[in-house]
Amino acid sequence: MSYNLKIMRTIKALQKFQHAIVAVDTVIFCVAENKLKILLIEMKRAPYTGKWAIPGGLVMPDESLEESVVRHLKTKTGLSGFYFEQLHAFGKVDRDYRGRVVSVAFLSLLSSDQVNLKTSADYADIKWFDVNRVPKLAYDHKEILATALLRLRARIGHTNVIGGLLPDKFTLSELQQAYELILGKTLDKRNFRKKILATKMLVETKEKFIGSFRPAVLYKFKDKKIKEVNIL
Amino acid sequence: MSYNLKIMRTIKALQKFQHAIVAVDTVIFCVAENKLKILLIEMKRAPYTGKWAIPGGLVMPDESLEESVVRHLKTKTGLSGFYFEQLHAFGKVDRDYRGRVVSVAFLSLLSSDQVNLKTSADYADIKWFDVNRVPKLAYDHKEILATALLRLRARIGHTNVIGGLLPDKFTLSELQQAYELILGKTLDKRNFRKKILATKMLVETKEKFIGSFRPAVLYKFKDKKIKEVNIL
DNA sequence: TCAAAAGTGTTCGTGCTACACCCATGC
DNA sequence: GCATGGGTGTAGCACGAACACTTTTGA
Repeated sequence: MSYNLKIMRTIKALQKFQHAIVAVDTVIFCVAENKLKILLIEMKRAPYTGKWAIPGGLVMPDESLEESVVRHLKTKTGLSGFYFEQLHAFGKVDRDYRGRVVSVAFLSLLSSDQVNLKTSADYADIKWFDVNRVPKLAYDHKEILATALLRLRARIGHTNVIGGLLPDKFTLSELQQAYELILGKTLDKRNFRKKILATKMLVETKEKFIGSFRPAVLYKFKDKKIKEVNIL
Repeated sequence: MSYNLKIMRTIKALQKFQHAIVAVDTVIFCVAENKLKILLIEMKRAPYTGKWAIPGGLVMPDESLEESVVRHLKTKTGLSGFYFEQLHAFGKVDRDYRGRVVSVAFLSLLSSDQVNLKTSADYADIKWFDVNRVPKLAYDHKEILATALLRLRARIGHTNVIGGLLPDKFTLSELQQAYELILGKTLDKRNFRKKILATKMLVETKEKFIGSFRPAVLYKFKDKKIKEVNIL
């Protein structure tokens, strides 16, 4: 596979034309094992061999930014059908050693039941990391991750995006745990339940989650569409 | 001047390399004559002759996105020293007839005492338009403007960005008027003053604005830096 | 019967909304 | 002295924060 080589040749060629080209990168969050996690890939080719990075790639002329996100994630991670939204464009001159690439970063939320990673020949490895324990990242991906975390924290207070992190049906305790992991602080159970139910975003199902202890009512989101709601 | 011709040739050449290139566009708002206004330029060259557009241009490989914004606005409008922040990247495939260009849009606020427009040989005209009466716009600039307006409305409720729209010293009535123009609704004078003063963003100066009627206390922003504050 | 998580209300303080009149000045 | 915008306070209500015990189940 000479995909990376091809990219490097392309970028070199572009230098002649004196213009920046576009890539997309997607910060993918997931809640699992009581942790907020992010998906990273380990790169194979020089000059980034062994470095971890947020998955992404160059944008082709016949695809929109969103189509490019879908294509890269499908081919590099095997994932599809997830929610994502645009985060920010990163355009420092030296952010990629190989040439002038402006990256439009996206923020994506995945429920743990959607996780079904495929490995790719182009990458050494692909893994979930606790957001509090990420390895050294390539390019300016540390900055992108920091921006994504800030955005995520702000968004869950004003929209129903958090639905993307949960399975179809979930208990209020699971939902509260997701909020607590993202916000990095504990919330009062009674106040949380009052506020969440007051938003009318959720509907009670007839089912219950049967664990070792008292069964919990399962809820689902009334509407999968992302909308503005005052929550916290 | 063969600048546009050069761009078209560049874009054509880039098609061969199968990658998208980057531009920046800046939506510049200003309050004047009791209206919220936006700066537009009238284009000269085909295929957009006579169309109005948001000012911007391609990003060079040796400049960051922000540096590119500054350069384009300096050369195209003569403006400098203003506040701006990133808005959104627009990347539909057909947004520019000439080729595949992804535009990173910025939002800028200008105080009327900063306005000192220069005309440029590359453009037919440059003018301020009432945001409620903009002409047909080129590219996808109608969508960019709509996004900028939504963002502006959201931002003035949570940050002190509105300072960018006002002169150094201003009366509370001027500030309230700016809010009303942006939000498109009237606000209660007593409640507005209470809330604004409660944020501690402003400091009273010793000066007064002397008009035909009762003099008004002039205020200024305590801090020019943009920060998060709950306002409305 | 014990361990573990589910579920439930009230009090208090803060902040938002609605609303009307007097003040200082120039003409 | 009058026209014009500048400037001020209060009462009622809704919402957020703090806080502890009972219930249900499996082992």
